[in-house]
Amino acid sequence: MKIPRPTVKRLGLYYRCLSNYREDGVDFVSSQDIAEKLNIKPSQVRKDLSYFGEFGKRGLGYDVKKLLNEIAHIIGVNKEWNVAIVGAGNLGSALTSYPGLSKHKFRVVALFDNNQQKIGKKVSGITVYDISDLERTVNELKIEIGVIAVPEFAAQHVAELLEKSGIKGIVNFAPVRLRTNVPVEDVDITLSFETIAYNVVKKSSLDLLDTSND
Amino acid sequence: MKIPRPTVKRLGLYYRCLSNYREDGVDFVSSQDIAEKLNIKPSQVRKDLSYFGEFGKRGLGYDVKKLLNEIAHIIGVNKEWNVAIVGAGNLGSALTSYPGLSKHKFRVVALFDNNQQKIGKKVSGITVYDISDLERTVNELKIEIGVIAVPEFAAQHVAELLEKSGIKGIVNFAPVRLRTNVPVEDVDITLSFETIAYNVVKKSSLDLLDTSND
DNA sequence: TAGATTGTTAATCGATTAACAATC
DNA sequence: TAGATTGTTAATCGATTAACAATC
Repeated sequence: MKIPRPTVKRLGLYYRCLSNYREDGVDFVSSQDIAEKLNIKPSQVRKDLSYFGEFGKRGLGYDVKKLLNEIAHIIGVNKEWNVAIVGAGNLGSALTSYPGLSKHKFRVVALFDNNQQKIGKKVSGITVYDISDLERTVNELKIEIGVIAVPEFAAQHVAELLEKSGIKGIVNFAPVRLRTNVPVEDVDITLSFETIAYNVVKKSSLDLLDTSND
Repeated sequence: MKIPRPTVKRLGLYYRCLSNYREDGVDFVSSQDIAEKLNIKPSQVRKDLSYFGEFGKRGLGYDVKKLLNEIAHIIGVNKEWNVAIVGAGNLGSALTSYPGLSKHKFRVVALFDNNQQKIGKKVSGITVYDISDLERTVNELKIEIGVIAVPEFAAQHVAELLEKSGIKGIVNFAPVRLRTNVPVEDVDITLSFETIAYNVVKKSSLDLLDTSND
């Protein structure tokens, strides 16, 4: 079955939401509960889950631990993922010690760079390898996810190196649309700033109109 | 008129695409040209632009510089934006020197933290202020955009401080849905990793099916 | 059983795309 | 003028939501 893209994105949100419930010691939640936390409709939650199975109990809701486990399986965070970051600059270094990753089964096990000054050094306990060792290291350390944290002009080239090395998926922080045969997820920081700028401008022009109230 | 959310996101992509064309010395482009670079349909490009005006010449296409200027006005990057980053940890520090921001009219002018060890120090030339000085500094430095780069548990609190200080928009890197009255744009790094994990798992199960070819 | 909440269908809403007259 | 490409309409596609029978 074809799963809508927005549904996939929300799966991660459900996972996080349920993790919070579990930490709070909550045993059962309704689609209503989840929806309120996430600012969406309860029927959205039920529909999304229904693509993958029947996880709830009518009249009762969802068993938090059970559903958490189901979703972990669906999005693949029931196992650990080994991650390589290409680009040991500020962003790459920050990601290496980013708590949100280690907390959620993503282990950064290698950094890569082409700067001889950096190669062999450690960043937050992780070795910086020469980019030319990519293929060998990816195999040795069983790395499945690659992160692109290099400047724009190098991104496509790095993507191709990653693909050749046998990586299975890419998280791309460079502001370019990559051409690859492996799945890519873009984290477009500049675009987010531009979007917020647009919304700020729009809001202030609306606020001006508001006072005239027509 | 109500502009579709996806259109707003693409505006930033058009802006970037046209910047590249300008750098390459290209004077005119068609919706076809833009669409190819971005992997979308030409009619999508024309429809998106049509929400804001008639910027093209029939039979010729779009004047790169002129359209670039129009889009800059629409998304608000015709002027400089002063940005404050809350949280002088690894991520906050990395963003301070992120070239993608300074390049696109976003100037990080202040960092905030509550760690006395960090306050008063400089990170990439930017002073770290005490979070209790937020309101005063936002006014003095005319800061309009706030960035949340603090741990999850502190994010909602910081969002409220930012709002109270008079900030106009927030870019949020913490994995929480914020409740505010100002526009928020989420950059959800963990969610991107979860999405790529899902896609990798899905792809490898499809690949398995592929060989049997039924 | 009565009350609650699921899973699913069908209706609605919104975004994408094809098609084409307008026009450079 | 002939060729090309826009701006816009209408058709299509896809995602969200309301509604409700099923059932815990």
